[in-house]
Amino acid sequence: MIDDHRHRILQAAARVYAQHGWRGATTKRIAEEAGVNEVTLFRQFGSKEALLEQMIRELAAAKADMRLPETPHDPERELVAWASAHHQDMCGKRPLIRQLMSDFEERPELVPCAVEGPHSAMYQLRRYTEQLRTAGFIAHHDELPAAEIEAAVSMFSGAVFADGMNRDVMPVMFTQPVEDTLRAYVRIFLRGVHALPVPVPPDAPASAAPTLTSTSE
Amino acid sequence: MIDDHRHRILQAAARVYAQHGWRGATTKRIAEEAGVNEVTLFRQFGSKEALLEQMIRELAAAKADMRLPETPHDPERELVAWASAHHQDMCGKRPLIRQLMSDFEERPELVPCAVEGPHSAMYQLRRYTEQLRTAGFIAHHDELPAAEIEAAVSMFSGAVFADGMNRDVMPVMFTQPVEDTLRAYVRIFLRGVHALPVPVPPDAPASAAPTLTSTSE
DNA sequence: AGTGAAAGCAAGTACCTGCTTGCATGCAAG
DNA sequence: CTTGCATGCAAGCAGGTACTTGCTTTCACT
Repeated sequence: MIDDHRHRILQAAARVYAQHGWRGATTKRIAEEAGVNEVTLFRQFGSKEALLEQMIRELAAAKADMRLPETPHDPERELVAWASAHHQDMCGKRPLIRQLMSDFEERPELVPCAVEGPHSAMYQLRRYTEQLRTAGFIAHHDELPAAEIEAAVSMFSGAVFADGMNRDVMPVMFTQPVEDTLRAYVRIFLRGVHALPVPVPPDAPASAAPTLTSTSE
Repeated sequence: MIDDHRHRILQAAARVYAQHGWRGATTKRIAEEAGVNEVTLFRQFGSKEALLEQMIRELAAAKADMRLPETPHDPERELVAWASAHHQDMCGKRPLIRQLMSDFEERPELVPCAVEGPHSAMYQLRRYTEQLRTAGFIAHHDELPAAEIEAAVSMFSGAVFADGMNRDVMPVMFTQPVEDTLRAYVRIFLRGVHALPVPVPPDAPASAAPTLTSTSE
């Protein structure tokens, strides 16, 4: 019963904050939205600041597990699925993310909590891209310097972020449907890191055509 | 003298708004920042809303002219220069842009004014990319469907946007210096639209190696 | 039936917010 | 000189803000 109330208040706070920002998220509005008395907020959380901070912390912690496979099998398909999940998740939290980013100036203490989600996503993508090489999706003679791969990774995730954040206000900028766009992003990314649609066996000579089922003729 | 005051007030409003957002940009704070009496704001602009709206409108109008050349000559160099200019401009306005984006929820009337800058940038990049084809930087047999080019354009501009907006709060995500990163973005973009480092003469056969100085052997 | 924790309710405090009013001051053009 | 005009200053207004206090109600558990 208690936790039920806390939960409802935190959810209401998230909604009000997403719409009105920190200053606009008044205790009165949050209480109304949650259907509880305003005093209850203070008895449960002590202060508006404590309430909002906990709400943001919990939201950052509750990241959906969108995982890239340990070892790549079908890079295009796997990356599209991963990017779609992230894009969709971001669209749902879009107003909240925008408010959060605008609060960085006045409340820098929110930054570490806000960026941990993107960080882990970035980390995953980096790992997956390394695996692309070890799994033979990148021919040895085609390997790029680490800095270029870094850039490709941040370009890809940056593009997904920008799409998710701006698509609603810039219909002229994003003319194609989300799925098609993300697919194209993935293809460009894979071409950017010189990845092939089919893996090369690691011991094969550079110019030999790879055979998957039989090791030698 | 009058316009001098107006100008100083508008500049002060921009600074205060960038740091505290719409609600936090109180008339008192703006007046202090501008070094004028609070009443002067109301006598000059009528209301806080009118003042902030005009300040945002003027800021959107004062876009630096960062132009891509009509016809491409050295695509990589030109695109890097263009992206750098935009990135730098965005970094200067970063806090202001973040506040503006967070205000979209409560003040949708600001949206058209805020997106006109990005729109014109996008339009330029699109045009330039078309010119890449007509100038022979993309071989005919390598032409992509329009949708793929669209995606490449929005991926590139999205990545530049994301870099400019997030680099300060996510040092782990952007490990390389800005210039190197933008150069890599440009290269990946050009590879994404199948652009070549050197133009092919439009009448050359598909598989023939292009020769620039002599037309035939 | 009785106890205690949590919730609601009404009122109040001290401060901030946008905005207005009345009046004194400075300053440039007629 | 004086007639405007822009500004500064002090005060005030009505409403909002976070937060507190004192009291009553509800309700599960014993």
